[in-house]
Formats: sequence, C-alpha cells, structure tokens
Amino acid sequence: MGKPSGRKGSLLQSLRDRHVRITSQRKALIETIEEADGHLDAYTLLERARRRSPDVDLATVYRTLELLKKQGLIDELDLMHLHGEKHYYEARATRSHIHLACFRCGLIEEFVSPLYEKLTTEVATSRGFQVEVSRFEVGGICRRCSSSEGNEKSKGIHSV
Amino acid sequence: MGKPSGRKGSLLQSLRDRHVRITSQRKALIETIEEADGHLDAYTLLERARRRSPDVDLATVYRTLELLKKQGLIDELDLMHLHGEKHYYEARATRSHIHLACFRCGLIEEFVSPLYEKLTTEVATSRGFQVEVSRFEVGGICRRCSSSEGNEKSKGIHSV
DNA sequence: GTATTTGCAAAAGCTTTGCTGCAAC
DNA sequence: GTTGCAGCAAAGCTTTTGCAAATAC
Repeated sequence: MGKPSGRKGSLLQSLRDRHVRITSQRKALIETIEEADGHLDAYTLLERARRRSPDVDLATVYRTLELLKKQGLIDELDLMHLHGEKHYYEARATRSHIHLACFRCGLIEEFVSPLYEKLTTEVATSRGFQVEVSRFEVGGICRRCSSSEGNEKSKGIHSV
Repeated sequence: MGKPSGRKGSLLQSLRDRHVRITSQRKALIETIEEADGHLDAYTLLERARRRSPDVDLATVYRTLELLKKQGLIDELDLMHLHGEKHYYEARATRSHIHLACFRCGLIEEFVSPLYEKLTTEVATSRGFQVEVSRFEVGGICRRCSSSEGNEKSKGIHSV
C-alpha cells in the first residue's frame, strides 16, 4: 500500500532553505523520520535515531520535533489515543490523508480523498480561516475485525 | 452563534436507558457538561461540578468521562493542543462538526458541513470501516487575527 | 445485602525546562 | 568568536490506579 508521502530527503533540504542550523543530531532524527515513513512516537524515534547517532537524548527529540512542527514539515497525530496519550509524527505528506484507527486490533489505515481537500478549502473560504494544519482522525472497527467479529479477543492481532 | 448540540438533559436519560448506575457525582458532572455546552477540560469540569457537589474528586471526573466516552455520549477533543496536552470534552452533537483553533488568539470556532458527513460515509463505504468516533481539527489563523495582522501580540485577545 | 463507585494518595506516562559544556557557522 | 544546540537531570502536567469506606439499587 503506497503512502501519500513526499520525496525523501526533502526535510533536510527544507531546513537548509530556511537557514535553520543543521546539527548532527537533527540530521540523524530527520533521516530516521524519513526512513520510517510515518507514525513514529517520540521514544521510538529516539531508539531508531540512536542507531545513527548513539548519544541523542529524548529532550533533543522533543526539541527537534517542535522545530519541525513549527516549520510545518511534520504533522503531529494522536491516532485516537489508541496506545495511551503519546503523540505520533510523520513527515508532511504531499496529499493530506485521514487516519483510521481500529479500536479492536490497533491497525492504522490511511485514507486519501478529494473531499478532504475540498472540506479544508471550504473552511478557509467560508470562515476566512488561514489553515496551517489539519487533522482528521477516525476511530472504529476495521473491515477485518468486523468480519471476524467475536472470534478475536486480543488487541494487536492484525499487524500495523 | 448556535451550536450544533443535542437536546439538554439527554445524557442522563441515555444512561438510564442503558441501565447505567446514576450516582450523585455522575449527575453533577453530567449536568455540568450539558450546562457548559462544549469544550471543557477535566479540571474545569471538576471546578464547576463542585458547585453542585462539593466533594467530587478529579479521579471521579476522569472515570466518568471514560464512561461517557465508551457510551459514545461525549466526544474528546485535542483542539490542536493549543493550551498544552490536556483534552476537552463536549456532549456529542446531533451534527458532527469541525473545530477550528486559532494559533494566535486561541479562539475555537465550530464548523458544520455536509462534506464532513459525506467524507465519513466515504470512509465507511470504501474501506468497510465501522466509524464510531471521528475528529476533524484545523489549526491556523482566524479571520479576525488575519485582518489585525501584526497589531496584536498576546494570546487570548479574542474571547472564546 | 451486594456489587459498584468514590475519595484519597500515590504513581505513571509523556513532555518540558534549567543549566553547563559543546558544536555549528 | 558568537550564537545557538545538546546532554543530563529534574520538574511539570495530565491522567491512571490501588485500596478501604460509602453508596445505589
């Protein structure tokens, strides 16, 4: 399943274009984000980034995420708080998409629709609102879980 | 500006219909939620509910919110984390609506559109996903802040 | 009378911050 | 050489949990 993500390596370039300082830690974190291709929480990002730069600290992870958010280069997701209150991050996609979170198995699906863009435009036009970020999340039961209704009890039975 | 909310007093009735125990604390909390008509965080809910029932505890607030969420009677919002990581709650509306959060002044607007329902239906149909909850939040700059661009510095200058 | 809910206090989870030394430009 | 970043450790804020006493039905 193809993800609606942007070209890899674009995050670093965007930072350079904006005259933001590129440190080795930021580089490691950004490369990790781009490699992951979506849905990383801060701690997972830390663990993976340490393969590239062993001394990265969690504080740096958060500070870098904050920076990237402010630059509009990544999006912050809640994924319906399926796994606690933490946040997830992904490189901003070329096309915005909805996240579907299955309460039963924990699967996260992505869904692209022209209606999404249309709706965002409608907000901007009719309310005079300059949209910088938007987030559409849906929670419920995925197709696979509905069809195996009642047979599966545990969470996480379908791979993410 | 009319809110797209349901009839007042319906939360308690819904609980009775579902044979959920009605305690005095739950009653106080529910009445407070309905009176507020939207966007209460847990601590504010506690403070207000204490006017009706002085001994309510924050733990009870969270437990009751959990109950109402599970029953699908309230919705949980993040409001783009405009004021920290806490959540906001509102009685589930008869029509689902988008929340627009202004990063500059903190104003939260609500926006109803047929496209929203259409999009949700599309998700259900094309992915076979049983939608239980959906949340569409938008962050950016509201009309008023765009027109007073650069003149206003502080947050919360426009009333919520 | 019995099962559930509550208050209290403590803990947990995620995120932010202060400070000093270090790295980028 | 300056300015801003990183690591470390500590604190912060929201939310959850264990347990004994109280409450609803």
